[in-house]
Amino acid sequence: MELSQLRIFQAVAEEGSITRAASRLHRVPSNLSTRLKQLEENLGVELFLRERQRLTLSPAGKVLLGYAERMFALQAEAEAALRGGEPAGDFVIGSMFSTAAIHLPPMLVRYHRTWPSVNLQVQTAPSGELLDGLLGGRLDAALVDGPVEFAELDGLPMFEEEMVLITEASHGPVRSAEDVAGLEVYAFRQSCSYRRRLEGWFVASRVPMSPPMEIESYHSMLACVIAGGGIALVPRSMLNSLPGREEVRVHELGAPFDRATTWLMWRKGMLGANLRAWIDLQQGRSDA
Amino acid sequence: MELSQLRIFQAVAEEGSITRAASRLHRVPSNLSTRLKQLEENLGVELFLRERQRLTLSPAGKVLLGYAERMFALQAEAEAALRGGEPAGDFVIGSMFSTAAIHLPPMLVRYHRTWPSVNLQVQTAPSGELLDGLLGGRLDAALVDGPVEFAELDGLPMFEEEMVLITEASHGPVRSAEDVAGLEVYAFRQSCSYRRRLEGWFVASRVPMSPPMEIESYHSMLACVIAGGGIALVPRSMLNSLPGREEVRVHELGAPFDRATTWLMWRKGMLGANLRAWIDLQQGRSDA
DNA sequence: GGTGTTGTTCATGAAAAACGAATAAAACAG
DNA sequence: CTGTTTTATTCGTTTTTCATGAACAACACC
Repeated sequence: MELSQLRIFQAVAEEGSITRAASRLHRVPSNLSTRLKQLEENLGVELFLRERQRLTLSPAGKVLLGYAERMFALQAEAEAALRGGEPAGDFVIGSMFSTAAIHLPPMLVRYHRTWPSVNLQVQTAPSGELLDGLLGGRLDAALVDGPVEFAELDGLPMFEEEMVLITEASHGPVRSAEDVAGLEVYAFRQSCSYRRRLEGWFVASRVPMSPPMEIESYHSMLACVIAGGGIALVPRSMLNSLPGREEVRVHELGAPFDRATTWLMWRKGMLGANLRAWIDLQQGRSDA
Repeated sequence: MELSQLRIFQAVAEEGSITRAASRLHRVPSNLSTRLKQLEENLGVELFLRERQRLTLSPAGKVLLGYAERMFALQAEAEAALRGGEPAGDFVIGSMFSTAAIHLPPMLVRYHRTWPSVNLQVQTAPSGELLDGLLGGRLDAALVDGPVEFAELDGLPMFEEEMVLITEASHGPVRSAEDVAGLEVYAFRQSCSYRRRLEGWFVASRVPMSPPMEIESYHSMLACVIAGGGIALVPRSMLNSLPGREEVRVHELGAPFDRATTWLMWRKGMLGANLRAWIDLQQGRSDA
């Protein structure tokens, strides 16, 4: 079954005559006659009753006519969705843990309210795995610590984060890595970019960093600092949302380690309607 | 856009590779490559990202993939409906007034309960107009007074009716048309077959029938007989359902005028799934 | 640096679609 | 009743589209 066959069938059914349908489709009647028989042969059903040189729809033909209209409607909808670029379908966005907790929730509700037909999904992972997800096609977009230099990716800066070091409350002021040398370090797993920032901070002071204990959530990270006297690097906005934040001492870092920019990244050429709608929403434009 | 193009697109999208899709479809890769480009050109959209000899679905491609699946599902449903013959769509049945009032209602609820997806419609009219409706394609089936000899139609007997003559209560017994000669006659309009039966009864007795007063409902027909002292021919089952039936006298007619068979008729070749389901239901078979 | 992949281009053969003329059968007009 | 017109269809031909295999360039993997 082909759509062109159905179009011919529909024209004949609606016009009630092969000749009229032929002129409507700018074809020759013999063509329609042949292709109609071919369709009937194909389906194994008689679509028309042929009596006295006149065609009338058979019951099976009436059924098919209904389906033909539905298929054309679907086709038109598909073409409109492709050309017009209305957000639709699945939209899988990846995010770092901190961004997912702080900045993402309000965006999610706005997006879902504006484009309810989009099936929005969020996956949280460290920055490195998010980039893999983008390249592997598992993610449509990702919020990662940036900037990211990657030929296959495009991106836009989204949020500014102030990064702070936390120690136990009794600890003295921290001006450089020397002041925390030897202390236990709590961080996310290897592929987390904040962890690499922390390593960079140690390197800048030429102080060796002890191998970090790998923690899976900011909540337990804070608990570890309080209980165990180690250090951790966290976004200030994240810290402000955690219960128990008064029990640690916050130390501001010097440039360039005190600032982190969260970027929205996507695969080059993958900026589709769903993602564009996200960006527009983020930048205050109401809709397309 | 053609379904064959979409099938190729779907295979490539699912396999993630032109070569694998080609072997799945038993085609040659160059073929798929060309037809894919043709589809993209057709739609004016890039369906795949071509980077380093590898294909990945673009956002537009993901949208189209969803539509392609829906179209194939619709196609499969249509073919199943045509071959398997599941009742669906519109089903327009015509009926005489009396049958519509007495026998049709229980059938309608049974049919609608068994095949809720069928859009069932009933049109009431005199037998003659019903036959026109069948031939003109406005009706899928009709319940008419039979038997009907018509080359274009097929039919089955459905209900047996006893036809009785009613007069005012004070009237004496009626053995032949002579006993009611000269009385006012109430009947439906010309194309009603019961009216022709009555005419036949008069002719058999060689009694001229006065031109009938045309009435549009059995209810008012009964009222006229009560009030005006005329006669009318009605099915006994119809009469039994009418309020005020005690106020008329019922006279049984001799053969062959006392029996009428209501036939279910349809256009030859038009016995589709909807109608077959109706017949099966009528004959006690639960379903297909 | 070979050695297989991959997707694409191109020329060619095969299949399908569209055409035009001819035919038969019914509808219509005189 | 008899031409005339209109109808769907069949058949042979042309045109378009589809499918193929060989040649190629870009990449991945030893």
